[in-house]
Amino acid sequence: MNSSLANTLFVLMQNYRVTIREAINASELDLNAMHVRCLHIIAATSNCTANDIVTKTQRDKAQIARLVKELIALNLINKCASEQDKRCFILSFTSQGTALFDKLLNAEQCVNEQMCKNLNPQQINDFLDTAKKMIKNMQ
Amino acid sequence: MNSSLANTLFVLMQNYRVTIREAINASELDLNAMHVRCLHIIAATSNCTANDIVTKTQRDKAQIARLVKELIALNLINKCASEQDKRCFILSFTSQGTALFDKLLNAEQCVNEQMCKNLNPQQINDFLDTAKKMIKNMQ
DNA sequence: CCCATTGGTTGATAAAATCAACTATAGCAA
DNA sequence: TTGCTATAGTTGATTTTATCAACCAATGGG
Repeated sequence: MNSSLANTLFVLMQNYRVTIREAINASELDLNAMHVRCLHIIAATSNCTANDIVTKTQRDKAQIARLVKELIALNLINKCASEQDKRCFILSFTSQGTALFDKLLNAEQCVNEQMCKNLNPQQINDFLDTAKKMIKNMQ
Repeated sequence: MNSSLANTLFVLMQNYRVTIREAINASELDLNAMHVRCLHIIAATSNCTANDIVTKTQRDKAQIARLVKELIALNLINKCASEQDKRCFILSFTSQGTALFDKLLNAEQCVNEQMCKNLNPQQINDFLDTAKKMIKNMQ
């Protein structure tokens, strides 16, 4: 039973990736999972900078720089120089970006519901709780 | 809180990947996560074929073919033609492979313990249970 | 003012994943 | 049997992701 946990995690992630990708494709958005994470972070972070995304995702800053570039090219977000610190650029949604993010939330909502059907709130909470403890344990 | 579940999954996986990689590197094995999954599947499947790995991991068969090739090159596994079906090759551990797999199980055991410290068996079971239900929901 | 640190960009490269084409065998059915 | 379709596996080409290293500009403390 040693590997059961690891394996379950892998399978769950794989399935999630596939399902969310289908959902996203279905809603004709041309984004991948990392784009999506970036959008979420931008949405949730006031005065979000590229570096915020780096620290929250723990990915290489080069990768993030490129993702941000793509999101800008897709006209989903803007970056504008920070007043306080001229090294920073603040990332924010364009109106297109906002519209798309709404669609995205919708698609995710669907996947979430699918994934959590026949689970009760208690179970989901416990699950999240345990997952978070595991994350903490590995930091 | 729509994205909390997805995000938690991502972070958990990311941390797991990093931690297991460190553990594996630490035990001087030169393998990545997919190699490891392959080894587990080979260990757990009697008369394991490449195709078994494909169906269990849901990855592209080209990817698996190459992973298998690498494991053979590393002298960890053998393939020998199946008697019943000449299209198939049966994958099995070499003695080196067995030795390494033992080390691997050990390394994983450590990560597992780290990940699960301060969680009781009940919580871990519930977690696995819920994860499996989620997987089922997405199939 | 100097220098170490931080935020960000870029080029190069490596690693992982995907697609398509192809070979050989299997197995079914006319 | 022959012919057709499906399956197992391999390979080449390409794309996508991820990582490393070098770099620039701005910051902030001594």
